[in-house]
Amino acid sequence: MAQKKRYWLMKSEPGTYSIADLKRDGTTYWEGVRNYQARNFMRDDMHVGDGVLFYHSQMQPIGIYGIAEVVRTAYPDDTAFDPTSKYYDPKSDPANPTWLMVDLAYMATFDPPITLETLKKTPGLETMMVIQRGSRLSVQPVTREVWEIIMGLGKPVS
DNA sequence: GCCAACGTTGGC
DNA sequence: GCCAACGTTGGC
Repeated sequence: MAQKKRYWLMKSEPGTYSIADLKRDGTTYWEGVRNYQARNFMRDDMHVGDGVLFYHSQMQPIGIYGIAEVVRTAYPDDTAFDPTSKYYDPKSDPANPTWLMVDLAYMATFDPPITLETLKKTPGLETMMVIQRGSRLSVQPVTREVWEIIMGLGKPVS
């Protein structure tokens, strides 16, 4: 039986990795998560086929720029073992890796993006983590209801 | 550029 | 185990 599809919001700074980069690459590995709660979501709850809202912080306008899909479940993030990587973590033991990543595939782009401002004023989205002040979690679960409301707010173009 | 919110670290 | 100090995130 197929795993029930879940939904996520994943944040990136466009200067680090943008929706355009994902469109160009087709698939990518989501390295660099260095927060335990975010890691636990990826490790415990993320499955192949899950939907991902691709969110950009640190740009104008802030918001959801596209959709991706999980294509590989969590596996060790080897950038943690690379001293030259900005994600290097000397405390992570290669024999028992602390940090994990997943692979994502490009699905679509929202043009225009669905802005944070729009999310904040759309009924039904009040519980979204990303609109709460001080919400820094880079991997957040999203309910199916929220996902469907957001799909109705923009036109995903591949 | 500022600064509030948050997670992590480390002294005790 | 507590909690102050610190570094980072991210909206403004």
